[in-house]
Amino acid sequence: MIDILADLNPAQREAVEAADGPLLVVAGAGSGKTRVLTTRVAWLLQRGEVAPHEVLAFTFTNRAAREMRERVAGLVGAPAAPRWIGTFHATGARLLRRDGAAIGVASDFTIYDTDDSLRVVKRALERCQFDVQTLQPSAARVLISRWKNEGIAPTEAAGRAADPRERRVAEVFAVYEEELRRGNALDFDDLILRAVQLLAPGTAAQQKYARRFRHVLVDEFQDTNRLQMVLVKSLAQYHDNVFAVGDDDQSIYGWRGACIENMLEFEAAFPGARLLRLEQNYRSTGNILDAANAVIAHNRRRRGKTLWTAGAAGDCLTLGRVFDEEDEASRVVELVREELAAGLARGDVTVLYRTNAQSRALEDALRRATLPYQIVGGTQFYERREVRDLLAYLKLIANPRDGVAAARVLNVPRRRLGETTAERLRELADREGLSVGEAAARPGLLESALPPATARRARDFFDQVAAWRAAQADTPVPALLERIIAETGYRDWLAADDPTTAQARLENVDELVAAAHAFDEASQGGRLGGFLEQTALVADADALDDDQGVVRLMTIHTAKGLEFPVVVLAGCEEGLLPHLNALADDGGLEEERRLFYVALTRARRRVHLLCARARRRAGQRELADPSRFLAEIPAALLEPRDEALGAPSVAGQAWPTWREEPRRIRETQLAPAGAALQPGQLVVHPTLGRGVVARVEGEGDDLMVTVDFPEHGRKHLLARYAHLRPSR
DNA sequence: CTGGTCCCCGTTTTT
DNA sequence: CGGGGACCAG
Repeated sequence: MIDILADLNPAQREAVEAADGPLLVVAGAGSGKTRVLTTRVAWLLQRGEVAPHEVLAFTFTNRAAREMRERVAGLVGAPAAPRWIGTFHATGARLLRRDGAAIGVASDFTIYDTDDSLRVVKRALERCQFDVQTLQPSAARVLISRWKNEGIAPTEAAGRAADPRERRVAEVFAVYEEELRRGNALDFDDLILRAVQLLAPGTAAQQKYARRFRHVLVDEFQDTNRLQMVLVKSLAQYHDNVFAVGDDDQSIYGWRGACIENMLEFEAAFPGARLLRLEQNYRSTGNILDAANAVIAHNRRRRGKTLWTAGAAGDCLTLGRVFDEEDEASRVVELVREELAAGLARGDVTVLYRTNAQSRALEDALRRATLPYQIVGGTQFYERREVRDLLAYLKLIANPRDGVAAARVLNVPRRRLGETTAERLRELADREGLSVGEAAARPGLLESALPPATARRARDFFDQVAAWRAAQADTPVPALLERIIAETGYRDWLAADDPTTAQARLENVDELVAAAHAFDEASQGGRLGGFLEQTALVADADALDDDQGVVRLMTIHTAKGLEFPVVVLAGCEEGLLPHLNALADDGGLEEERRLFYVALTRARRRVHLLCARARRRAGQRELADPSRFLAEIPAALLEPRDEALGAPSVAGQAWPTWREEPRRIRETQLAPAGAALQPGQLVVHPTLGRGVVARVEGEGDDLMVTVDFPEHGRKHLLARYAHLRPSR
């Protein structure tokens, strides 16, 4: 038997060997959190007092679940590894498939993702006859989701509504729930909410599972929400063995309902709970840690801890100020080349950013430089139209009541069953209190509601689906998928529909077929339901290529839990990081700061920070100030050092001068938004050309400049938008 | 019912 | 700049 405790430090060891009872491990970034968690599981099993099926572990992503499963298997052997390791959503789905009948959830329910759910909201809005213009479907969906996460039922929602708009959403909520029920579907929130209902105190299911799971472990505890906490409590009700690991400084999912109080008030939730801290960091250099510590110290709502390392201080963090996002992208290419020259591999460099939209400029530059790269996450594979179409066919086969799937493929490929027909079918179904699929299955019903020729086409469609359904039991998933593609002529349709995108879309179809084959092999002939479950709950971030050969690009959110030798953090600007939309409340700012902290602490050896003076947003070029977080990094840790950042400069003040020799900046340098502008000054405007400043009025954002252009006459320009540069 | 055009929208992060 | 929806003509 291997000594699983051999390489642990005292704090880690204490956590692993902790006695029964609730325990919160506050584990800083890079402190060996995953290691502690996996070793704890192995230790429990190795002592022989706990059987594999008595252990339940929650992770944040499927990737983390897989990793944990593999690592535990490595320690105790595959047969002895627990099977109940998964995300909250996957575990909720699993519990509901098994025992959902007790609360009226059929075992073959469909999972609606955010997009499906939005379609149902739109439909509900229509049924309530609310104007989509005044009540945005997406806003309604967010509110409904929030209510569900607070455990508020549709009947209670009206009472909770803060204004008339919310009262209308409450009405939509009720219809939405009815649509889900009729479609035999659960949305993401339901996977937790219904599991909580299933395991309510005193129920048979709670007796069963809370007794069985003698140990409940939770990873990334700082990002659990209220409902997930309730689920954990239900499951731990009997044995009271909750082993939670998290880092309040890395809580970055508040917008999704993550409740940092779960962590800050752990002892109140679990009386008698113990608390342990892991503060020794094994990942990053001293300088990176010092920078991260200094930044995060500005947050108020935290438990407080300080990471340290026994390792070397390492290199300074670098800061590059660039002209715009294109310049930034070229600088990223240069940085990659420099790292390659320093002996690192392409796969050692990861570029992080705040928003997915930032990836475009970076991709363009990397492609031009012929540097292979991979986007992790982003527009996800399973969100592509063609993939969703084909999955909708499979979903409709697995669950005839799935209304979203039926609506999606009714006329894809085109079979002359357009919106009018779809609407008639929905009306018919509503009248009968059935789903569209059920209504179509009733003899003669289609024919009663549609013109004869249309009814015939609709009948053909539903017959075709029924035939696939009949074949499903003894057709492997990949064969079924191929059959659908062939019999619908899907590939031809794709090619004809839009030749410019055909190739990429066909490749996606192939990739989906490949995924079906992979599933078939991995599950040894698994059922359709299993494949759909996987596609519904597996995110692209889970499919992080272990291929070390390419530069990787991802959002900071996606990077959570990962580590890389070199991190390039792009877009360190006010308005972007911290993001403008997050600044409304100060909790938002703290979460943005945690994002910055997460980004820094992903790096093992080096961090390169980039910030642009101007950035295109919604097609408009806008000036940007350096992120305030940059100024929170001690200057001694930054290279170059004389780039005094101070407080973000206000438009109208001089831009700081930079030692760094700008490459394109010199030619295209923005006018110091005002400072250098004075009557008589020669300036150049991007489109108006050369001119002479006649007058300067106002200040800050309102700084107005009057310029005489020889060819265009006198113009009044707002300095912050005019992009004037001084001319010699 | 389809295919085209136009316009408007908004662009944070994801299980 | 980009996609998605609304609107209109065949």
